[in-house]
Amino acid sequence: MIALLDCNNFYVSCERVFNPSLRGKPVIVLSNNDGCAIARSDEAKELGIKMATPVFMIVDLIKKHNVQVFSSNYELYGDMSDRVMRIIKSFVQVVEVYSIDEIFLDLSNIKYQSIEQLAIDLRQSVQQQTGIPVTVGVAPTKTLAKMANRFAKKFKKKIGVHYAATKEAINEMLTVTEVGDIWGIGHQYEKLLLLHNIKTAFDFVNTNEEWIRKNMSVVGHRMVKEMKGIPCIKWEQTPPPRKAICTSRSFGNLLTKKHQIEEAVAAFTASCAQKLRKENTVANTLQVFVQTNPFRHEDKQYFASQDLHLRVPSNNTKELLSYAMRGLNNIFQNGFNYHKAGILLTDIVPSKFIQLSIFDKPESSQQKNLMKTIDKVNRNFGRDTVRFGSQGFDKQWHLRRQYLSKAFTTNPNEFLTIKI
DNA sequence: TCTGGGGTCCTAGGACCC
DNA sequence: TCTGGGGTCCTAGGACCC
Repeated sequence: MIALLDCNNFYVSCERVFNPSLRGKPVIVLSNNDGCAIARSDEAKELGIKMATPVFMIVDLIKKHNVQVFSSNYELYGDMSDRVMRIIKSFVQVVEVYSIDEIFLDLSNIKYQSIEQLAIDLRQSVQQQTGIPVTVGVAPTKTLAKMANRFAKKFKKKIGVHYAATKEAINEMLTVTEVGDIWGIGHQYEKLLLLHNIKTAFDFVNTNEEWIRKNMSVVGHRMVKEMKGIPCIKWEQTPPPRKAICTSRSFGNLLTKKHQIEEAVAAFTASCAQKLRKENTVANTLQVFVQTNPFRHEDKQYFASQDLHLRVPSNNTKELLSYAMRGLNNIFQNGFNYHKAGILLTDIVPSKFIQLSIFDKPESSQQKNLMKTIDKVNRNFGRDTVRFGSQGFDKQWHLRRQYLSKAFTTNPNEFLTIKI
């Protein structure tokens, strides 16, 4: 049996832990740049606020119902996530952390009074020790566990646990699950399936597998098998090494000048390089891209990117910066309102595999130590304490984060003070 | 005024090779 | 007039996830 445990309305729940007056009120948390609502409390969902709705489209609703609004506070959410995961791991050893707010548990060798009791105890412990409400779904495969979780949220709100092991229980679940709510079915596939009168997960499972293979590739076929109780999705206890690392942002304001974009791209490069060093990997290819805002129909549009192959794979910020700046110089054109830029690193390999040609000098130990030191200072004293000149200081590209709560758990200056 | 960011996997089609 | 076949590798684009 596999369990999927996930935190309810995670970002909103984190805000509520440190601000109990938010309980019972509609609350939303916004994406970067305060652009869209990406987490909603139940009350906000009831008002009809959909996932990823742009804020400017719901300003009236927010005012009218006094919806509480927060910018994303990833420092806080990341730390709260660690706490939740630690508690789960103290109960179950074979786990796969799937996202910031979800974790799969392998219950096949678990010794406990009963699986249902375990689920109930997990839920209670997390609630008690972190204040975060969670839901648990248990079933024979990952896809079914996801479905059981959704089922619990919809029909078993009170206990927050659903256990679907028997054929009858699984069939009941399949029958009430809409096809668009299946894990792996997005907008396009939902449209296709509805067009063919396939409305529920039950319909889907009973569709001709040939047809599914042809119209939805092996991905669709795998989903069906999973729903028939045959596990097809790998268990990944330790996350596989990443194949790509990307840092990109929309700017807080539209930018027109090259030096402004250079600063942003330099900062993105530094961030990518740091991620590489953290994982002890190096990149062979760097892509830099810039684009205008596709929603501004009145603006001339421009999208451009360039791939640069590094002579020697690297994770050195200075080295990567020289490529990034060269690429940007090649694609930048005057006369556009730039809205977003980014750096994408690919062909990533472990740093110990660096292959030098006979003319290349290995990175000096001096450079290595410099990077190590920069990472350490920035870890201890906050991001960007030490940076390269090209990252600049005025940050014209800065994000909007108008409604940011505090780093309640990670910054000593922002700990909550309580009067007793 | 205002529409996120960071990933994965799969497939089709072109380039290239023998 | 007649113009192969089979394989690999790479890339772009599309689908999905949280």
